[in-house]
Amino acid sequence: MPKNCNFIGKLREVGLRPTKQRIKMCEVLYNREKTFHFTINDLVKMISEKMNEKISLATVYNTVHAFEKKGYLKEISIDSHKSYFDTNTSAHHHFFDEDTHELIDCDESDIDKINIRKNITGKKINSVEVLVRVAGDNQTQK
Amino acid sequence: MPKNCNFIGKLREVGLRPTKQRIKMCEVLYNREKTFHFTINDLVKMISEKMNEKISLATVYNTVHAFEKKGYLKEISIDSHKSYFDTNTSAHHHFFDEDTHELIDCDESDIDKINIRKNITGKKINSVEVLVRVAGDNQTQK
DNA sequence: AATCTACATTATAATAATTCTAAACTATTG
DNA sequence: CAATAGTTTAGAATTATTATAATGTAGATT
Ligand SMILES: [Mn+2]
Ligand SMILES: [Mn+2]
Ligand SMILES: [Zn+2]
Ligand SMILES: [Zn+2]
Repeated sequence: MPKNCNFIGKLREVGLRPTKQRIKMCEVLYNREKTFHFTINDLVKMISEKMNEKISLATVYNTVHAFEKKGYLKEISIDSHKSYFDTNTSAHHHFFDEDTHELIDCDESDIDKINIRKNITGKKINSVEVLVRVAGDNQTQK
Repeated sequence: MPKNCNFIGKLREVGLRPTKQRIKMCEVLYNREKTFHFTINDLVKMISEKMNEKISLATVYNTVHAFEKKGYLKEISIDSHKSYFDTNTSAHHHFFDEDTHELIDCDESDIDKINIRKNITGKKINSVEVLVRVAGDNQTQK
């Protein structure tokens, strides 16, 4: 979703009612220069900082998953102990900083196109994603 | 760990006491032709099937993480809702079947070497892993 | 072989993340 | 505006995992 777009329209487009809470969440998620990565907890914090009214935790979960299902958010698996979401829903690779637990997007140009030779009968490829784990030279390397 | 190896020795090598439970878990995990992928739940089931005595759930968690820390198991993140472990601890890529929720190992030859152009200051690359999600042509594609 | 002791195991309780429930509320439609 | 279907909410329930503290045991010491 582009910045400052018509959130009400975008929600209607995919059959979601443009409720107060959903519009607020759109603003928090998409009204910014760059896409970003977050956990549900991050998001709850961000919402309560930017708002006077609160959105209940259950609604945040529901809405994040509703947005995910409609293709407005993407879930990223890195750490089995944490769920990350990404407002950048296009296919892209990631660096994961094991010191700070931060996700960093790769550009097109950062990693050459992956060439897959194997083919699994009856199955088609839905996505190909690379995760590059990095850490400081001195630090633990897990 | 190779099949039918000296588990007691292997445990001692890394400073783990060769207790009854750990030896049993080694047998369940490593006495087989091929490496495999499992969840804690799978493993608990496998153990109780192959045994008369039970190993408590807490011990299974503790031991899996102890083995992971010592490099005898690897944790794989695919699905934020499930933790998978791998008895193949070498660097390798995976296919993930979204229909059956099965992990499939890639051979060296299945995916060309990944060339990473970006470099993050002060950080070094710990691992580079590719996950290819596949699903049946007809099925849901997430 | 009996005893010792550090470490491991265990059952259980605790915590954390997420989902369910069912009642109250609200956006849309007519 | 009233009817309706969809949505929000607090709190309970569920699930996965970790912490705790009493008990057990491997390996060392006598
Ligand atoms: Mn999800
Ligand atoms: Mn782990
Ligand atoms: Zn991203
Ligand atoms: Zn594997």
